[in-house]
Amino acid sequence: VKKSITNSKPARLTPPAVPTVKEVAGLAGVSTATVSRVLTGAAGVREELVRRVRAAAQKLNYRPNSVARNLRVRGTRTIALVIPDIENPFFTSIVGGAEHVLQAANYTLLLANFNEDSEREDLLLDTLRAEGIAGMIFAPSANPSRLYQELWKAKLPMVAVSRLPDGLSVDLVTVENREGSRDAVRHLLALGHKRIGLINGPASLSTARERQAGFEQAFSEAGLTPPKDLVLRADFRQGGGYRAMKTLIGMPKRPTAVFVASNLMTLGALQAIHEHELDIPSAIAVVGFDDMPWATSLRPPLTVVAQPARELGVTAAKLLLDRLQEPARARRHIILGTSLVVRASSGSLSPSRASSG
Amino acid sequence: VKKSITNSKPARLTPPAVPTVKEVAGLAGVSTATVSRVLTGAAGVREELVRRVRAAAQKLNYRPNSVARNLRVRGTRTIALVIPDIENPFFTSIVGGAEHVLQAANYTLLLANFNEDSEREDLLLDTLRAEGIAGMIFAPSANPSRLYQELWKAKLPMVAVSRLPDGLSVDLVTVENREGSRDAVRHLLALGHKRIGLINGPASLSTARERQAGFEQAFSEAGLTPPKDLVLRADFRQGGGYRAMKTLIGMPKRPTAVFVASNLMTLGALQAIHEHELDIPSAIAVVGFDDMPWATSLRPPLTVVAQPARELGVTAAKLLLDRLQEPARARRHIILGTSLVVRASSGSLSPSRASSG
DNA sequence: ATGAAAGCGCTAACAT
DNA sequence: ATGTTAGCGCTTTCAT
Repeated sequence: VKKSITNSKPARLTPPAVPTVKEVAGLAGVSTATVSRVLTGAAGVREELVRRVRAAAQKLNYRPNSVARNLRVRGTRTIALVIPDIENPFFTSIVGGAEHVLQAANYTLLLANFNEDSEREDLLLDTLRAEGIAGMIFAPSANPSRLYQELWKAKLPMVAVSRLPDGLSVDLVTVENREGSRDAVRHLLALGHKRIGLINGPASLSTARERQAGFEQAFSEAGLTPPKDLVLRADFRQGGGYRAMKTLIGMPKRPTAVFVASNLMTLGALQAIHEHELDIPSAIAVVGFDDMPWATSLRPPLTVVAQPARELGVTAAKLLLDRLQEPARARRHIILGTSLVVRASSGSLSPSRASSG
Repeated sequence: VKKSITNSKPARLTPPAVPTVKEVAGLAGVSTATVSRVLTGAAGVREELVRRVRAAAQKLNYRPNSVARNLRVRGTRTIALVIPDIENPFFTSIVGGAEHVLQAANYTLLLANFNEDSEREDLLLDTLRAEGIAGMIFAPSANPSRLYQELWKAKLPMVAVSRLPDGLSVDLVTVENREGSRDAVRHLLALGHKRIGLINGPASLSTARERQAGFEQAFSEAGLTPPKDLVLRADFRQGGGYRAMKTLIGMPKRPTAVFVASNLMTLGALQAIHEHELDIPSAIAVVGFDDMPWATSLRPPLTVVAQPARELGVTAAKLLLDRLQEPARARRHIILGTSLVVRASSGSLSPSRASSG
């Protein structure tokens, strides 16, 4: 398409201008105020006018400009959801759950992913602040940006999810990390394992600290000393789990079982185990954290501590909705349960040899 | 279907008093126009005033209100990314890639997930239209909403990703679905398989049609007739793959190999195979589509047609950025390559019994 | 080079 | 019950 500049007016070079309240009002023969009243559902407009306005809006295919509206009413219906890693299915499950609730309440979800990078997290929060969001759900990084503090002081309704935000008394939803881990290790101890490894995330994350506490608790309860030398830290990602597992395998007295405290790290650990052609569970028993779609597709199927990821998102969204409605209400911390899902990788139910216990 | 125009009240009517240009201007002793000039980086402001404005802004911790700005300049820096399923890692990889490029270009990404639900897709697009987005990247549903048409007619810059949008001549980035599938089936044929099953997605999706074409092409090239009876359709989800695999396994003359044309369906298929305690690859060889984090954690590791998901997002974002800058430029369709990644599940490299072909 | 003033499209006070 | 009008906070002519 060639665009030439001439003096003659082109038939229609100007794209169809988007209709505004003014045009709708004109067509309906009413004032813009009445149009606004009808469209926002305000009471007290004559039936006849309501009909005319509706018809005019329909005819013009009119949609209110929400930017203008937001400016006027000084507020948006946008909720930001700040997550550390969009490529981690655990977090997308949270997103899915939150989205479900928020959409039903007619909020728009603005997803902000900082990729476990504190610098990006800072930038993101800065943008969010300018964007005029109505509220925020967030899973903070290990070193949470001080901007959370600022937003909180500015009275932005916010709820933290999954991870405890250091020094921020906001609404909160987490899971029973300690209990879940304790159950996993109890299970392994009950199967006769003594040398149990732990592949955990960074201690700066509350989830990692709690899972470690559970690990240790199970040993203590059994009258045993937790094997400090078998506790490894990685970065909650696949590569970290892989390397940690390699280290565990290379030990002179290698553990007979391992508890891997996150979904992606478990994938890495399995890869390392397969590379060394170690049989699961006879050479090494494995329990993971977080029940993922692939858990039952693995061979053997993976024993895991299941956490209700989607429910975490749903609950966070509900907490936020409540706070939005009643800003002064008391703060709440909701803790969702975890459950040990025993499959074959821990050795109790080897499907190929269904020997009775 | 009746469509009523939304009329919800904004969540926050009284935001905490936040500084405005006026206050900055007052503190700096200049006009609001000058403040705006300095902050938007317009040329021709005395060095001295620039300093004063900057200092005042800093002191007040001022951030321009982007809602007001967007209204004034009649445009936003928000790009919508519309995807069918946020819990599918393939799509989140696309998101990750697009996000990377868009953030660098100082755009905000608005993620819209319609959960493979056409009705939700409609609603989403309607909202997006009111939101005044600058552009859109989308992977349409099987029956793409007619609202795409409308947005396109309204000259919204948009690029489709992964799936061909029916009857919409927008910029486009896809992968070599046919070639990839052909290579996968060629590989299985070369290994001596004759009865090869195909578990595919719905024919309404271009990706599924192309993958089927590749499947058939490989047979034709080998002088064979494609086994129509072994071609099953599911919904691209895990449950669909599971059920389809069950059907395949239950056949009187069960296939000796199966090509599963999507990531989640492959997970389902594997689950069915494990339940029947069939050995991979000796009882049934498996090739999947899309290289996922778990592929190397499976036992045996999964042979797949790898597609560059992240790159798909990156490319889509670049296409959009280009079009944003030059709306009249020629339309482009970029096709990214796929590659067959041979691992043990197809039988060529069984790690436990490295028998020669 | 800077300021005054006019809106962007909408809703809410205030009139009538 | 409806219309008139005044901004929301910002950018951008248009003057000077």
